[in-house]
Amino acid sequence: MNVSAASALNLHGFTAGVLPANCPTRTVLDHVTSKWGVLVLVALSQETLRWGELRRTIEGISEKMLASTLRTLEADGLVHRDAHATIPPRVDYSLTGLGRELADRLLPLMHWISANASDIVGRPAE
Amino acid sequence: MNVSAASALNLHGFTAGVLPANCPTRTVLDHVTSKWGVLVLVALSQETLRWGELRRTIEGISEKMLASTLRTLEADGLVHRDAHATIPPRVDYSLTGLGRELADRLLPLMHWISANASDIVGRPAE
DNA sequence: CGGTATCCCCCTCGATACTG
DNA sequence: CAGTATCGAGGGGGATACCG
Repeated sequence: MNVSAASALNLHGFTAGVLPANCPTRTVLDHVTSKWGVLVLVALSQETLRWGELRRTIEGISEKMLASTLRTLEADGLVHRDAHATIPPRVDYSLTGLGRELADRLLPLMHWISANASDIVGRPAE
Repeated sequence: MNVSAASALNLHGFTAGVLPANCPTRTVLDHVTSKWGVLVLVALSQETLRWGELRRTIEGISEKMLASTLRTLEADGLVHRDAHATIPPRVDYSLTGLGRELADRLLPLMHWISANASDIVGRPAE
């Protein structure tokens, strides 16, 4: 292992060379990499969106999973919920400061995946 | 939406403001954000590891899930498998060029998560 | 050591229906 | 419009046993 590789794994709370199981990092990683977590964060990285806009932006998400994903991310302090007591009701979702920091790390990942996805999935079957 | 925000969503294959369902990007995202995908890629980002080392590094992973995750990532061309016909057998796993590019986007994310995880999970319960 | 095969539980997720 | 409630199927994933 060279020096830069060693420092790359010098993650806060990670023992050298081990990815521990009982660690808040695992929990957050599970929330973010839950089936819809990344997509919600990426969608909100562009702009504040209403519930219905979010649902249309993220094709294929069910109401139940959108609600549940938003609740988890809100409880984690990554997403801010702003409910207006109007008729019809209006609820805006946006990223918190923490959420924006996270999204800034997620966007390069998404860009790379979307640029390379066809090379990856399009490979000859086994 | 400002200009930088608009360009940020200018993802290859993504229609403006929409995250499409039937898209290779979703498939790759699912593979990477499968329960163990990120952890395997991060572990291998440090160095080539043998099966047993990988199993010990990623605490809590079962043999079945390690095998299954490695097979998926190998089929995606992200991980390289190098089997030596020795006794006892020895199998080395490493990242391919593609896998390294991906890991380079994953490491900043993991660093941020591990640095902020306790702030996130440690919030007061609802 | 480095796997594969099998069983089976649980939990995620989708569908549907309903409400403020 | 913006949700919540309930139900049920499916498969992700763990435990165990076995093989080259």
